[in-house]
Amino acid sequence: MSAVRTPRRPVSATLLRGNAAAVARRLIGARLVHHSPEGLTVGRILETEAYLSSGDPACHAQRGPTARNASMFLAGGHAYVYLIYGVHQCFNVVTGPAGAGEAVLVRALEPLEGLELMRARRGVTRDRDLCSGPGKLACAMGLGPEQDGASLLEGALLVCPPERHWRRPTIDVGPRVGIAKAVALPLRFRARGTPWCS
DNA sequence: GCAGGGATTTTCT
DNA sequence: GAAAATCCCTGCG
Repeated sequence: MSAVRTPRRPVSATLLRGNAAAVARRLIGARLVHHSPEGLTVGRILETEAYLSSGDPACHAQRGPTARNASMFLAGGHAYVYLIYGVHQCFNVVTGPAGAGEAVLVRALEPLEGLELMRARRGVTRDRDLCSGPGKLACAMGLGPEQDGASLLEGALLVCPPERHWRRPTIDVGPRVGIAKAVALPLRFRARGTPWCS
């Protein structure tokens, strides 16, 4: 095993800004880095879902800003973290532009660094269960209300490019999960052939 | 291994 | 009052 190097440089702002479906596809392979007070955790994004600002009744922004979804209307490159079912946190990458209300839900990560901290936060036995779902990865990465509205291009929480040697997998496209409206839209993106997805 | 239900906040009807 | 971008535990095969 070669030593793991913690990524330091975030992706360019343009990668996180634009049509949410395009950003959702581009995010596959990128690394999510969180320097929390408890320690460092890093995970590779392997599954995403796009939520569009128009023509998408499943999108939280569809009915305008509220106290909960306010950060979804920030410019691309910010985090939108919200509580679902009164229990779990869901982490999104806002894709902007400011005022649009468009974002990408991150659904699964491959744990790369800080696995001991992730296990402690999650309390599970199998590493496959650490980040294989939106609520799971938010817990493992220590993401909550404090990260809602935070920049992903500077600070403690960063989206960084894949390693140069990382080989891009085939990306499967399909319907989104857990929604009742606009179920058929092909806005879910998944890396093929990994054990880390939901 | 799989189906069923509970937890608990925000929002809308 | 009910559903929601979910997860986990229980009971049963």
